[in-house]
Amino acid sequence: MGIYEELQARGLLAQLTDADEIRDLINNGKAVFYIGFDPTADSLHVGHFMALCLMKRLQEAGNKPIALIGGGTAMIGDPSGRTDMRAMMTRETIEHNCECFKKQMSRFIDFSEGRALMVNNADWLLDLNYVDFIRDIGPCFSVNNMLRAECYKQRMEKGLSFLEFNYMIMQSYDFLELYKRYGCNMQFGGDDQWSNMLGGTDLIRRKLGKDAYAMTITLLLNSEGKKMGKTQKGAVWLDPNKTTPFEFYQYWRNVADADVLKCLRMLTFLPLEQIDEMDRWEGSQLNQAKEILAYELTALVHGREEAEKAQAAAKALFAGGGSSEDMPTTALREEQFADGSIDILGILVASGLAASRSEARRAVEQGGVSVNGGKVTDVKAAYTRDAIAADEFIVKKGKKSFRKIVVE
RNA sequence: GGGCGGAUUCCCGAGUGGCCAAAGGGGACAGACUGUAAAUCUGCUGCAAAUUGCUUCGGUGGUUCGAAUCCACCUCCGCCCA
Repeated sequence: MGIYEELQARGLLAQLTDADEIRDLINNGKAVFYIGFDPTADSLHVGHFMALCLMKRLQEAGNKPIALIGGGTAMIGDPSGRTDMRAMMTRETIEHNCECFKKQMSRFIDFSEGRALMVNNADWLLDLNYVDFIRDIGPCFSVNNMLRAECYKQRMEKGLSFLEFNYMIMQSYDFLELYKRYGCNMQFGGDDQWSNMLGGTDLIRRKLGKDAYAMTITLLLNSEGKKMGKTQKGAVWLDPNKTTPFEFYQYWRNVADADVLKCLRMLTFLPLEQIDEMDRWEGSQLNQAKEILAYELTALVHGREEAEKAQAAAKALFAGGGSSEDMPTTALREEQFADGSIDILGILVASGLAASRSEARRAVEQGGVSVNGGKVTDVKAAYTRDAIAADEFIVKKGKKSFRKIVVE
């Protein structure tokens, strides 16, 4: 089974410009492909993770990946899949984010000895001369066609600025540039990137008369049709400082039944035979599959050791037993105690379990807060510094949020 | 450039002088039921020293005893015309 067949079996392939040609290229290690990542935040998230995994898979199959950091395109902002314009980012923010991206990517992809490249499109986009550029590239794009593109259609109602309208052209230019510089003959990306990617293959055909290919990977949607990897608080980040390994583990531990197998196939590197085996599991047995999913992904992103810890902490909390050593912990500072004690609302807020004292109060009033297993019913309940320091002190809000409290 | 319409809380969206911290829905959170799932039902959803006080309806000023609501100017957005 070639890499193409494997990707297909995992349900990763969405749209391809030329299936036969692409199969031939990637199965025989002839592809030089790129995936673009716009540094819109200071950490990669789950969507990027899928792309990086794809990169890794293809690299292992002998193809050469180019990770393109969009330091230039981020200056414009991709309107795809958005109903509103992105807030413009400053140059400084973008540069900072680029650095963060670079660090994280190096952990997934082997960039040694030219096995992969990392480039930044700021290097060729930022110094373009406007008139030269539109005279060179402008004639290759039909506004009529661009307006028909799916990524702009959604914006026709709410408005699309000329700045964002240019995004497709920038991305297309990237592809052309990479083709010329590195012989990059293929672009991969999320399915929402399809029209932008076609812009690139078209441009290469028009400017150079050469064929280049594009392929999109399926967006990871849950059974409700929403993008996965988002929580109420925002994205599930790969940076352990933004999403702790434990939170990361819990996110996958809690996916819906209907989504486990899909996630295992699309995100993990487990052999397909093993996943097919799990496909037969039903009911509460699926919980095991969820544990495997959570463990595997946490291990991929944060390493085996962190995955073990997260699993142990989860077991300690939900199944009893296990150690509380690796639970998320909040250390209270001296000044957070008034007269040597702190009330329950204060603890909830300090630990981040509640956003405000009002919210904390509500949680207590509704019977959702417990300390060391005992339900807290009194909003005014207070704990002395010594009591917290003396013994293990675990606060739980609701079923899944909890924190170990220690004194600094 | 001209004309018209719009901006309300996490989102959608009602509210056109006091009864407005602001209907309704979605989402989130909490409870029951469960398998750390889904579905369902209930509660709850600005902040706080909490039967009270404070801040919020794009921005800044103004009218008024009182403004999300009326007036002026400004910003942003949509539609139509150029």
